[in-house]
Amino acid sequence: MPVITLPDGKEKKFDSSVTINQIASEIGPGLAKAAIAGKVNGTLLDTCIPINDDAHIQIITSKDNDGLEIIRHSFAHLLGHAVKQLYPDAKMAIGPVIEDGFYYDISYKETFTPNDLEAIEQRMRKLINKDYDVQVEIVSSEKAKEIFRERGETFKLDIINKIPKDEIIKLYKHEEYIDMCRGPHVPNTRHLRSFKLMKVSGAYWRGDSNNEMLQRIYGTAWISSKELKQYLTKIDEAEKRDHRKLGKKLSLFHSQEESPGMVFWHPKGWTIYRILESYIRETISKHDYQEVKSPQVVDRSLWEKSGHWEKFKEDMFTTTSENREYAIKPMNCPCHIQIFNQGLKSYRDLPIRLSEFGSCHRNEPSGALHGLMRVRNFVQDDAHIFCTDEQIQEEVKNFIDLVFEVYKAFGFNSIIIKLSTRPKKRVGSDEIWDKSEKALSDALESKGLEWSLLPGEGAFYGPKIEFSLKDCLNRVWQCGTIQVDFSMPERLNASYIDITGNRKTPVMLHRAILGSFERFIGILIENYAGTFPTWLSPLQVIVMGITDRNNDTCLSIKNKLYDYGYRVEVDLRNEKIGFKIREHTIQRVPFLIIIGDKEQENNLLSIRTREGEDLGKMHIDQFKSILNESINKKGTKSN
RNA sequence: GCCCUUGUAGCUCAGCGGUAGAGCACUCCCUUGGUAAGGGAGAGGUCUCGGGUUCAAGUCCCGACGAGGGCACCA
Repeated sequence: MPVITLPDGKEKKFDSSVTINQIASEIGPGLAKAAIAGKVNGTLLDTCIPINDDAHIQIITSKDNDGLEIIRHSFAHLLGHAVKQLYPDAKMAIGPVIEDGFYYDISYKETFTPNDLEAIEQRMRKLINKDYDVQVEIVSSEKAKEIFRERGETFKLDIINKIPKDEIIKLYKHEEYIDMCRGPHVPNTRHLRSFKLMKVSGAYWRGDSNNEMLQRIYGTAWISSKELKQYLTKIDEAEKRDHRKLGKKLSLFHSQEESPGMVFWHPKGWTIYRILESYIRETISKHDYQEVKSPQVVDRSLWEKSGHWEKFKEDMFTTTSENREYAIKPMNCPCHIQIFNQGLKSYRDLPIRLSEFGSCHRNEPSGALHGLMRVRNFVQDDAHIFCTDEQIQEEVKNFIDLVFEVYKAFGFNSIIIKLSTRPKKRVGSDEIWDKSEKALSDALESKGLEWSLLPGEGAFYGPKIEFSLKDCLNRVWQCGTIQVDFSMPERLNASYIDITGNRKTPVMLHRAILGSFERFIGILIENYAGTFPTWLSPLQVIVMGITDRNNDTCLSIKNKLYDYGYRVEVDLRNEKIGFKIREHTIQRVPFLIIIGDKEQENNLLSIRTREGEDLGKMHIDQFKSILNESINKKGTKSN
């Protein structure tokens, strides 16, 4: 005699066990039709499974987030149904939900081509249109094994073997196709409508590179065709913003075969880089950092002492000379400790904050390289803070302020913060972990920030905070980090004299705001879609003449603006003004100055923006103030 | 590193067994034109590299290297 309580508090009594489907029907036929699953005392359940006891329930439809997840999950099964009809020998591995859709890992003797994808998608649509019911069956693990053994589904057997023996197993039957899942799933394929298969790629079984490589078919799925369309539009938009394409179009940088994973910066790209670097230099200098520069090539022995050699020797570039082996530095921290170690330090000297824009090389696996986002040679806005245990919290608080200040300058206001705590394999006593984790979380709390915990995700040498920003397409990029390290200073013999006159090992905080300049510029290119705010624009002003009678005036205006410190060029080519405007607009130059006879006579400038707005004629001083305003607001809003 | 795809003029791409193509960019000439492409002519390619098949190879096969999409990795 279950009593069912609905979300609005209403209670319904039933004589015997009841299903979500029946409850929904009682409420209304529309709801029964829309019901995808139920939430029973907070747990998702299929619509057809009987509920025997009193429960709080909620009917899940496609309007709920859970509903969309279930739909996506069921799409994976539907994909399985179609694949097995078309390729009976295929073996199905796993088919989970991911952001925006789903995938299925499949083992098959031949590789799936785009034509195969097309065929599978067609078959899926055909199956959807049958509006068939999805049947759920609960079986013992023995029974499930029998069924999958019969069907040659070796991966499913492998999965069952990893599940505790006494646990029951749910089978979902899509007509003749059987899949296994915790569920729930949609009760009928009519709930599956808007989807698209996106791509095939390789993926290791169980994510282990020692295992067989399977074929992974990715799909995206939404509750309506409108949302599907929006998603596909967003992907197109992201593609248009691809920093590699824009980098070429705007002539910012390139890379070539002879130097894979390394960047050839062109004048315009390097201008942006230099602006970023000097901005960071200036900003952190105000926060009492001291800049240093350490060697590029350092003897193997130092990397052995720091522990990096053992763990990362394959990933370092090395070089030899006169029987000595060197590593090209993959990071700056061991070198910074060498600088710290010069001369005896007192507790009165701490904290010491050493920053470096040090060029680092890491021999990343070839498959990992990606434009500016993942390179083999990069420069971090790196710094190491040497301090006492007691100073950690204060340093972290200051760093948080710094991070927010910097991100704001680029217009990034949505920051995601995560605290990663002690992993299983670690160094240092529990006491010191307690202390530093608390220092980090207290710092976050005292700032009144929202943050989430990633238990066990810290580095082996200490806990860390990671700062991710959201770009204008809502994509998340992890950039900033501050990490507590109580291992390396000891390994490399760093010490200071404490108040009692004894030697103590300082704590070292590794921290970066942008991460690497390369990657951050990549992010900026995509975020701004190449339209850099004026303070970052490689070229801020272009002066264009209408006829060559105006050339001298153009040059003198250009020289004036140059002397004022703006980045300005002149375009005196024998082209019509429309042509020049078009070119410089496409090149995203913020301000276009047009000089014809009228301007020349009246000593005025005609100003047009890259957005196509005509600011009219004005004196150079008035233009200066417009330009200054645009520059000073940095990235808070473009132009 | 692994799987798939891919590599043709400076750029974007077509050509897919029979003497290398287009648009834009570039050079020269005409044009001096007022807010997103004025006109004409010309130059430009050992078709990534190395093997093989064939009378004949950008075109088919094998390998190397690079790039793209995933996976794995990311101090």
